[in-house]
Amino acid sequence: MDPHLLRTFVTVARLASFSAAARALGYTQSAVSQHVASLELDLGAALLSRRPVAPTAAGERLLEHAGPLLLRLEAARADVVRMAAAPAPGLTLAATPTALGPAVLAALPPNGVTVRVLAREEIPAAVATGGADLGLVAGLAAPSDPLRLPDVAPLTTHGVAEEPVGVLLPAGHPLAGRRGLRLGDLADARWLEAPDAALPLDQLRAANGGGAFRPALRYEGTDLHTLTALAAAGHGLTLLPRSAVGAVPGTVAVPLTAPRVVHRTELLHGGSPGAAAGEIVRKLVGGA
Amino acid sequence: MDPHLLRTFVTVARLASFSAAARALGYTQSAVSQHVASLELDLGAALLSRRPVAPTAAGERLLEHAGPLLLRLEAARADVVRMAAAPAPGLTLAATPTALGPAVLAALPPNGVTVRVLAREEIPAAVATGGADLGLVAGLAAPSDPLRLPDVAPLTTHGVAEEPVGVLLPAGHPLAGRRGLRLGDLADARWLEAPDAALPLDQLRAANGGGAFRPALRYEGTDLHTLTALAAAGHGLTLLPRSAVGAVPGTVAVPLTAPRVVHRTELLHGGSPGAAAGEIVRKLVGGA
DNA sequence: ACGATCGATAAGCTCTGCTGATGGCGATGG
DNA sequence: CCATCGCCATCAGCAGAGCTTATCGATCGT
Repeated sequence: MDPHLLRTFVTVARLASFSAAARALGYTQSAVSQHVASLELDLGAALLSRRPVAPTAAGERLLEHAGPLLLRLEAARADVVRMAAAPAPGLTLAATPTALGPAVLAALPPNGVTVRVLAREEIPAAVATGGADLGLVAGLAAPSDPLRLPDVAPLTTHGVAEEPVGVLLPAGHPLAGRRGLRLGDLADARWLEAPDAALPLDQLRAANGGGAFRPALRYEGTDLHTLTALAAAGHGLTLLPRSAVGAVPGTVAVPLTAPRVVHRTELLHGGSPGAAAGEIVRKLVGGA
Repeated sequence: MDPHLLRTFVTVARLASFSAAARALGYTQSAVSQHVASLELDLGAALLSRRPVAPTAAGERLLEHAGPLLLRLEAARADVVRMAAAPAPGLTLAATPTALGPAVLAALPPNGVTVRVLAREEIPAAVATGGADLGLVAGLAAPSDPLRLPDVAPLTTHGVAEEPVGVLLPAGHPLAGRRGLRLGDLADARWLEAPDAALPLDQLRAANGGGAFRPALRYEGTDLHTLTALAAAGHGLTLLPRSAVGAVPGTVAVPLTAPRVVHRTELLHGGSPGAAAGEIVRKLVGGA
């Protein structure tokens, strides 16, 4: 189970071709063929069906393992190398769009910071591999409960903010006049599916304990402004933290009253944040 | 970052000796020395201080990564190999002691089952590496909340049982007459620290939001009978599911009224449970 | 002060793991 | 229906990775 073999295996599976994988990895086709053969011999099972090239059941299973495994390996490597190398000058922060609330923005130093907006699942990977010094992930959770994050490496997490959530409705919506809304009442409404910008709909289903939450329009960007514009235009509802739905023209934000969930933001960092990163951690987390 | 090198590195660090690690791994001392040197060259940092042999800061960090990494690798390997190999006849179940509640016991087939009681953290590893077909982990959680388990591999979890928890008190205890108890009122009592048999005390601290929960006696076994005997003898309190504290002579079980937590049992299994395992999963999980 | 032990280093050998060439097989097109 | 092309498997050959044996300097205990 040499990681090299694993890497060529996943490349072959992804490209569905031995030759293409060889080109991509800088090997000859022969070497790739031997890699896969050696893996199959080692595991005692066929991993790929040839002609056309497609993973077998065992191969599919190995693929599920291989991704996280290689990611963790890279993370471990990057983490240790980073300790030894000279600390890079700037400070990079990876965050989901709604994680950049007022509390976070106030804690940032005046200069030298790079902010990188990424999809939810990419944040732990970025922090673990050193692509970012700090990560900020937002999600829906019961009050004071931690978020569930994939653990690619031993990272430290701290809750930094909890905000009530509101439903963003176009101004003319029948429910726009309400004082509060229950999530269950909205299960059959049309929703915006914006997994990288807002909260993914399956988090809503989980919080509500089921429900349809039909996606009416899928938005794959990370831009909140576009998302609110889509909501204003009536393409669907979306759930956002209160601080983000303050004054969006053409919309009304109605607080969510049930279930009792909050928009929780968590800060994550590796074992030894640099000086600048440590400063921010202290500011955001407080005395903890 | 060859896993072999990683393995020798952790062995050297564990044994604090190059020569001893060489003996343990079946290499010569020279080979071990070269392994470590090659790792250090690759990562560009000293990992071990020699004479005496102890990990450096970077080495400590690498050690944190190495354990889960090697475990995951072994899990991946075992998982794929298992798919190909002939299914073993029996069925092995790994469980924490309190996870074997009445609901679980009723679902077991009459014969061919091996039950193995393990510490909490070992269960996911056992299931992932094929040491067990199914795992049962019990822990404290808010009602209907999932437990937090370490993810060594892509495993599937299902909640199978939730029970109220009770505090086990010796018969003569001042609080033994109460109808219910609040966890906060017991923070300063003497507790049994039995991480492998009952719930670890830090879970109590987490559930209570702090508190001392001083360990008076530490019990490292997994035997519930011994644990209840210790509790009866007044060596400390312990928290157990109601079904486990029914009629322990010399003790009184008082329900816990606050915070609202339950003793939750979760079933976990790999991607493709065998026929017998699948049967149990269906019985325990129901229609889900 | 001396012997024992430990880790680093050098030299040599073996076998892994790569390349380049060739062959079988299936798909495509005239 | 056959020629051609592209794909993957296999073979032979070679460079180097990786192990062992041998030896040295340093450290510790007696």
